[in-house]
Amino acid sequence: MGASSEGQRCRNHDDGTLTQIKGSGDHGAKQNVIHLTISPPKTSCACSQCSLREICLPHGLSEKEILKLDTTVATRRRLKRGQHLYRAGESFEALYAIKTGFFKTDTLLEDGRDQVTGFQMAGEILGMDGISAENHTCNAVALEDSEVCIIPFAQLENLLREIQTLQHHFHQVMSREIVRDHSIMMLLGTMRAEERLAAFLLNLSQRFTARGYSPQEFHLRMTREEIGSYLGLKLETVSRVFSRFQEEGFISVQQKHIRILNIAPLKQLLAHPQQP
Amino acid sequence: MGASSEGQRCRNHDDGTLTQIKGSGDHGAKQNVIHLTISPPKTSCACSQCSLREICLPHGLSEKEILKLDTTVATRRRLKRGQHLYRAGESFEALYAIKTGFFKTDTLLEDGRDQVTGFQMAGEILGMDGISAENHTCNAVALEDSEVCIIPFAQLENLLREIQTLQHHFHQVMSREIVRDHSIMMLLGTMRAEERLAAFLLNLSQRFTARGYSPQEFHLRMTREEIGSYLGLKLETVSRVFSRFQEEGFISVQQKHIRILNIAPLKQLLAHPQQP
DNA sequence: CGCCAACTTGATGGCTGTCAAGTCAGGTGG
DNA sequence: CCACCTGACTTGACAGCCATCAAGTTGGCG
Repeated sequence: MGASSEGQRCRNHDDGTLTQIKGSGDHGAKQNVIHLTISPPKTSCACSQCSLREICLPHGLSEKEILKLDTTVATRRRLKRGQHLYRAGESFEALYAIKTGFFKTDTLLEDGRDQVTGFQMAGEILGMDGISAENHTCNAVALEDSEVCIIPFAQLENLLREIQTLQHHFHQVMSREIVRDHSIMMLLGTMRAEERLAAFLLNLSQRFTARGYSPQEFHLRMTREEIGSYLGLKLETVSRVFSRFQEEGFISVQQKHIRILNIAPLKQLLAHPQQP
Repeated sequence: MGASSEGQRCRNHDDGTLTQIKGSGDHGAKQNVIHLTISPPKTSCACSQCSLREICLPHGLSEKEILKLDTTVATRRRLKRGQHLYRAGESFEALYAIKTGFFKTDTLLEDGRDQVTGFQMAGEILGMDGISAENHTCNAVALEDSEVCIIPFAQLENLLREIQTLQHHFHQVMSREIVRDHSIMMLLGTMRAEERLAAFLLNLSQRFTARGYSPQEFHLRMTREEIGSYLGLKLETVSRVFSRFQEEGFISVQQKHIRILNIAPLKQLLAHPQQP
């Protein structure tokens, strides 16, 4: 909507607070940046060596092509939990591929309200919102200690003109982001609280599975408030629905540790519009 | 909320019915396709001659570059009100630039629920959701008699590798779609009904203005139900809020004819999170 | 002129937000 | 090592916004 210019003050505060909770906040962030400048951890930074190469940007490339990509994606950045990878308003220079860790992105409204627009994990690309206006329109925050590969965008565009496979795949990655957003709009526009949480859990489970983790058991990196923000619910509602799911025997919840005990009823929640 | 009790079939019906109302439905669509095959209306189909070239794909291109684009974007397609430009599941071949007219896109959930994901007008690009999976994930329907320029995607990618300016601009167009989706997620996740409608009206006004139409006065091409679907509301709520806005003197509503009488309070609705 | 879809408006109810209190877990400092 | 403190979470009571159900009006079209 037209309502997109991000605001001035209030929410920055909220966000800052959250940041301080999760890690050491901005202070930590700056320390780390300084540390990086002193000794950049360029440890084994090649796509060609990366275990994620089939679910990340290099998907489908030949050996020769991946080696070309290596020259563009040459540096990494480490982030501690709570650090910002980028902030709304900062100039856009690069995309980031998540090597390890877990992120959230959120956008701000003028009046201070904000919303989590996504949770990202290994192999996913961050920063595509920044291409349109040459600066970022949302914040990206590490929800656990993380490492990202820096993909300078101007160089990437050069490479896309050379490597057709990469070009097409990059377009697919951007398109997938659009499709993903549509499904969240669907969730926000038509689903009830239980359905939203079920969809959320199933989505996480599926993405963890794709990365070799257990489909039934995982650790939530985000707070109830962040889940609620993402799903258009209040944290109390998230908590209540988790409790209800537990009472029904669908899942077991211990703080941030989730175990899916019976996946069928969760899926059914999404298949049926309502109980009648 | 999730109380969208329209089950697996009702909604498909609604959609079909709507189609038939607005134009001549599928029947008409097929007739038109046939007609196109017999005498393709390739009337003046050059980006270089198009009045929309600055807000559409050719934005920022040199004369020479636009002429190259002309060879790729060589055909148009006319659609009557209610006709589908494409449907979810159809194989993806091309993007479409709207030359004239007005569209909606909507996605379906397995259980039959659907949601309008956007309204598109002249100069905007349709079909980018299809890139990721090689087939469309949503329906695009003309809400008035319309004309689109067909942009075969494989050819476009070839061109993007030749013309750096075009490449960058195309990435910006895709990114803008992502940013737009984020602001709708924001709307759906955090705004109340009045705020949603205000944002909706202001957004339409702004986009009409950018196309040389009146900022204060315009004709809604979509039904209350489609507006509601887009904004995550029921049609009755849309109607009630329109009435409330009219009582307050913000707008005048006569069916689909909207006149904005006092824009300030509409903007204020978006600036203030709440009444306290 | 009659039909039908689109729309408006009213009455009612339910889902989820709000407010409030209390519990739990992890980290810090004595 | 333990007590304490803080933030995250849970749970309850209540209320409000919007959905639902229902009836009636309007406007376009055959």
